[in-house]
Amino acid sequence: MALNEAASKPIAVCSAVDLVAVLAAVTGGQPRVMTIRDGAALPSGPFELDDRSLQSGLRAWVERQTGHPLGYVEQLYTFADRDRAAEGSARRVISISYLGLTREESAKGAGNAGWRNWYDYFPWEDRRSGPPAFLEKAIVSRLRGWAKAADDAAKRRERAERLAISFGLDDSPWNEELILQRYELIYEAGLVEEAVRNGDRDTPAAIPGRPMLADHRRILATGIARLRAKIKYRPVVFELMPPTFTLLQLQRAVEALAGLLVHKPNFRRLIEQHDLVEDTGTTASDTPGRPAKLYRFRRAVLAERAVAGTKLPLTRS
Amino acid sequence: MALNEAASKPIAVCSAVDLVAVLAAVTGGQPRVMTIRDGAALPSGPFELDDRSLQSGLRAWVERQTGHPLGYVEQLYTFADRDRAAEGSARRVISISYLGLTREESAKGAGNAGWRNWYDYFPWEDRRSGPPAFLEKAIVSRLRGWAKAADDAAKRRERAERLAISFGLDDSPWNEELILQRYELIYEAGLVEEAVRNGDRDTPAAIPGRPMLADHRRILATGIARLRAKIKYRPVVFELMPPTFTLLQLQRAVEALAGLLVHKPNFRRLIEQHDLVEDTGTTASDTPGRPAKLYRFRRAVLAERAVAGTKLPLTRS
DNA sequence: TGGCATATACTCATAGAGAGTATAATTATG
DNA sequence: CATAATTATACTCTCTATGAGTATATGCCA
Repeated sequence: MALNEAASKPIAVCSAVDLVAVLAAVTGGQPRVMTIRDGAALPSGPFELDDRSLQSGLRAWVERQTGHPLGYVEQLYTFADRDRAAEGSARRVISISYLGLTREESAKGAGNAGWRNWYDYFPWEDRRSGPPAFLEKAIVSRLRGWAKAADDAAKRRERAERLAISFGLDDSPWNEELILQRYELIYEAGLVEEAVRNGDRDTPAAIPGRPMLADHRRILATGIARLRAKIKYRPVVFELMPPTFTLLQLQRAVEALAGLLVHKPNFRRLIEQHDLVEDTGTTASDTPGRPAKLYRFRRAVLAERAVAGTKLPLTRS
Repeated sequence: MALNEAASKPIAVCSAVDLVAVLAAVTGGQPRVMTIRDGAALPSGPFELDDRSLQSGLRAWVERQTGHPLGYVEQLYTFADRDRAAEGSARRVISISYLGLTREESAKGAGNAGWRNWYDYFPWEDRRSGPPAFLEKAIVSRLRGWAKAADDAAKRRERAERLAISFGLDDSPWNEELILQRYELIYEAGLVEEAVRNGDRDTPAAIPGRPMLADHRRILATGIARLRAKIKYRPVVFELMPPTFTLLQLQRAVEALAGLLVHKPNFRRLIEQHDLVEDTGTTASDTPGRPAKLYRFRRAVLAERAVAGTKLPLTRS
């Protein structure tokens, strides 16, 4: 790495650049992600020089694939660590990843492309019916062992602390946004197949959760983390909803993304007091129980409230 | 862009990859950014294949340059739009940008590298003494003209709305985080030298604010925006502070970053009730007025509160 | 000694979030 | 047909955080 002032024009060092998409949807109260290769990889491909921009190319591709406009795209992260490169490749690949939100509906999933429940890859992240039964035995206890196995005391303490914070042990609360930290911990401890295949150690029994090729599962974790954070301060859930929906459907979508249950009365109050939706006048008929009003997203809020608000105690005038 | 499932190993399409750093500090109540080429560019250089990771290389480089550990590094964005490429180059360059926080102190700024007040590049972003005098005449009125000059009515409305939101006109409040949107607007309107040089139109008098080479000013705006957002929910200001400081110095640093004044009593209450600092027992002597207590950052908060909190109305148990 | 400048400590009102309860309108079931 | 089950919707109560402003302490300097 140079970063020196002499060379402003980059020397012709050349890297392969790969685009990777985390494409999310919610269907039937379950979070879904678009995959290829029978669920073993995220959609990806080489970055070609004739695209106008990274985003526009991704958008076009997704719209072709799903037959549906891609409501929201944002760049996630650019990965280039050599120690996480695709299996055995000497060459370094730079992966620029994107998060896209859409609806599953008309998914024409050509070939073996298709939507998967993303908790297939991270079963421990779904706590809608409480912490999964296998969590303590299959994951936490083994991570505790890994933490204790560190060389020196300082490292042991550090690992134990990371473990407690990531998984909400001791007094820490569970924080659904820390999905990437949890995955990294499990990876470092050598408990996922990806780490094993990369030769970090002999094969211990991998923990529950489907692996992916290369570092795609890490990229997926990054995307889920971003989405879980974003639903809290930006009205992005609506990109995943059908044109009209009931408040319970909306709540179920949020719960699917967060992997947690929310308090119904307070959730409704939140939605209403922020004026995020408007009544359509119709009611849903095919649901059990009392029929619910159908709402639609008030798209005007996107313009009105360009971004959340301040947390700084500003002065007037 | 392919993203197709057949090609998972990227074809050997090759791009030049460039690293760019937005390195920030606060000195004497002013926000500073590390530059090279007499302030015309951000530190940058080709990405070399032997770095262990992008971040580690950046970190090493900065520590060599400033003689100071780099407290905080995060990836900003990866730029690759062809229409913003370096002047006249046919070749596409991918720029991976990073935000780093440090202290200016022992800046050994070799050669013509050095720290600059970042408001040299964005004078309209400093509102600590109110909106700058030139804002209305040199910027806003010209942007209004640009908005009115659009082809069709829809586009005119859209431009007027973007203008109002970005610059806090009409009823919108000023939002200091929208620095990138403001720069993009000015750029699109052809009012910055960078846009002029790229040949968008004949040279109108550029507005106040120093230009930079290529798209470095855009990258700087991205960095400032990220920092302005982050100080609100993460204790990152402290990376910019000396080991001990008074609460007023801390406040001045926040104000320098945000370009806005904060309410002193409430600011202190915020810091105290979040337990962000601890008393050192000493007081500052060289300041005017009543001597203030010196505090230090309670680094433990980094571990305790890994991340802010929830905005979702969760259910118990 | 009397400003002047800063530090530090309170007060008061209000908005928002957490938690829980009560009632209404359907369909399914015995 | 009555009743249970299920979902919808409307309130209540409490507490904390935030916005805004005021009052008092402690130094230096002319």
